[in-house]
Amino acid sequence: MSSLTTAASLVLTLTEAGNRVSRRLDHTLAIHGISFTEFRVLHQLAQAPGETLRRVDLAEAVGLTASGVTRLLNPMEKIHLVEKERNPRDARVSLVRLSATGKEIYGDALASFSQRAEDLAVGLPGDRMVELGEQLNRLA
Amino acid sequence: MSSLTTAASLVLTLTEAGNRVSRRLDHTLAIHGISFTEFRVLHQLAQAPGETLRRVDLAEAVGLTASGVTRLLNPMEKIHLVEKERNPRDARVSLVRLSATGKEIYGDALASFSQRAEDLAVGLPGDRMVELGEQLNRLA
DNA sequence: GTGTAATAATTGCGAACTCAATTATTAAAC
DNA sequence: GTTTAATAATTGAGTTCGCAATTATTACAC
Repeated sequence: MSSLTTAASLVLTLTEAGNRVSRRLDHTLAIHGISFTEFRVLHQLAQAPGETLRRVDLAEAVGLTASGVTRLLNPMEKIHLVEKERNPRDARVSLVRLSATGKEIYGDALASFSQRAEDLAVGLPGDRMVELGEQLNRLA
Repeated sequence: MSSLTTAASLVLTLTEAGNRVSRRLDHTLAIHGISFTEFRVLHQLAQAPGETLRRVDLAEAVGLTASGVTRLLNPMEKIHLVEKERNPRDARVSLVRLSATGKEIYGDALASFSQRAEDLAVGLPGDRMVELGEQLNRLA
């Protein structure tokens, strides 16, 4: 029926699953007033040393372009989820830091997110999940 | 370091890998003048009986909303990749069929796509790929 | 030190979507 | 046989990006 190689088939499955899951999480996080992409930004900042990152590094971490990050952060600054900060050593870079408000929202959203993720992953044994994650990282 | 459950971590990895891979394939397919999403549409039609599908079913298959499908198909009809057809039994549904041109473009694009997919999946043993695909389908 | 290249961020423009509401048609209830 | 509900597709309005070009700043070569 399908004239696809195994790799081709896998890539299609991956992107479809990714889209599906993203949309579901967007809906889940809407309760907290943030999108799934915004959640990922908050998460990366929360993990970063000093809760601060350069825009390029943030872009790489969440899988966006630098342009996309600029546009995404603008509204997030306005509602004070993150704060802009300049780097005294290099005037080209502008750092982004998680604010107190952002930290709070992140904590709340994380609970919803984790719960939903568990639901989505039901049916996969825990050890499989770890292996699955490792293999996904090896893709691309 | 990361205060995430295994499932939460997996979901993040999945969506990031999905975004990354989608963007790469978009670039690869640009040579043929189509986006990755358009390729997926052509692929689903090529596999369908009579190379024809209803719009809702196509939406489900490629992971878009019905609205998204309408907007996506408009330009594809204009350049004659697909053809619109009405269902004599039910005037609500409008069927989409792969055209001869569409079939040709699909064949060319499929070669590029498969090649790129192989490159992306290098480092994963073939039997792992099959298992990985099955597990991804169980998500969501 | 001056000119050239590299790096960081932003902006103009457009493309690709989503959601909510709308239109058209068919099915179901009674 | 009418209402009422369900289904299929489209449209209006808005969001979220990407790419290419631009601006600003730093590093490098010589």
